Amino acid sequence: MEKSISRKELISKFHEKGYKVTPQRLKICEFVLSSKDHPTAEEIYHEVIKNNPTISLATVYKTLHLLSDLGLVQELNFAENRSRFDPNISPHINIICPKCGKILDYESKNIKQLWDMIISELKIKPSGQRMDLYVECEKWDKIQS
Amino acid sequence: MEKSISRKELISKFHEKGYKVTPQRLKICEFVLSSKDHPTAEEIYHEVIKNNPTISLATVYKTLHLLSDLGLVQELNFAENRSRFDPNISPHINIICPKCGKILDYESKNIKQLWDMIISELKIKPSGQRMDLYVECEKWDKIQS
DNA sequence: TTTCTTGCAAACACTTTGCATGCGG
DNA sequence: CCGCATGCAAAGTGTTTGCAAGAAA
Repeated sequence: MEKSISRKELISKFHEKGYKVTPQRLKICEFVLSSKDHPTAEEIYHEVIKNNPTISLATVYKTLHLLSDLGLVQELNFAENRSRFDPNISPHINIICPKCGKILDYESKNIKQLWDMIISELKIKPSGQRMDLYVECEKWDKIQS
Repeated sequence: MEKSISRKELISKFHEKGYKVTPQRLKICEFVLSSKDHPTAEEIYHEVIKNNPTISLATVYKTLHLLSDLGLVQELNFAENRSRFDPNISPHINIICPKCGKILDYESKNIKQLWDMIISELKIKPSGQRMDLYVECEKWDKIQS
């Protein structure tokens, strides 16, 4: 839905915060930020190691925290007890299957508008947000996305 | 906000699902279901063991999953990577401090309205929901609750 | 009496950390 | 050349599991 950040922008974000630009970081960021999914650290690791056999899981974790710190991904935790990383940081709904754990991003004008209304009701601008809905994935085809 | 379930109702819910009624389960449920907080398993354990020195952490975990299964609590996972258990299962917002992790429940008419809109838009009634807003707790006093 | 539950300790899974080596600026 | 980043393995943390003993139905 939203264009992911360019490499140039990413690098200048790194510089702003005094982070060094390394090939490992670039590879990991590139993969996560362009993901349409909500990958786990392990999944990211297995993906990036294919073309970069020298990347370690520890570096993946460190880079993900860095991206979190930069506000470029959101760390989402579910009952499965491991973190997933979502590059979609705009207000949206995660539709989650309570049986298999699959996640679908859902966006809608109406919901966004009402959500904004709630936020203005609070008189504070939050630094982030999260909305989850539990719907069995067998019923997902009824949803018009 | 909402009255918590009575002991009698709890016991009949147990019977419905074929779960046995034990003193450990009753103590744990009683504490969790009347909690105004979002306690972790450990916190629940330390609380119930005060009056019931024979309860184990494993039983706390098993009972919490049982309550989850009965739909009486919601398991909430945050970046801290441990589960919290929320007896408030009606649609509400968890206002979370990104610094200290404190959580405040927030309910409002608009939220109920948002909920109704989501259902009509999706054409499906979700089995559960979760809404989080990240707001530093220093600003919480501006929220009218 | 049968079946489920308990408590313990060990096993697990994910994440973080300490440290020597290596690389970016 | 300085200081941060990397990779490895070990440590850490929260949660789950296997099993013998015990309690509920």
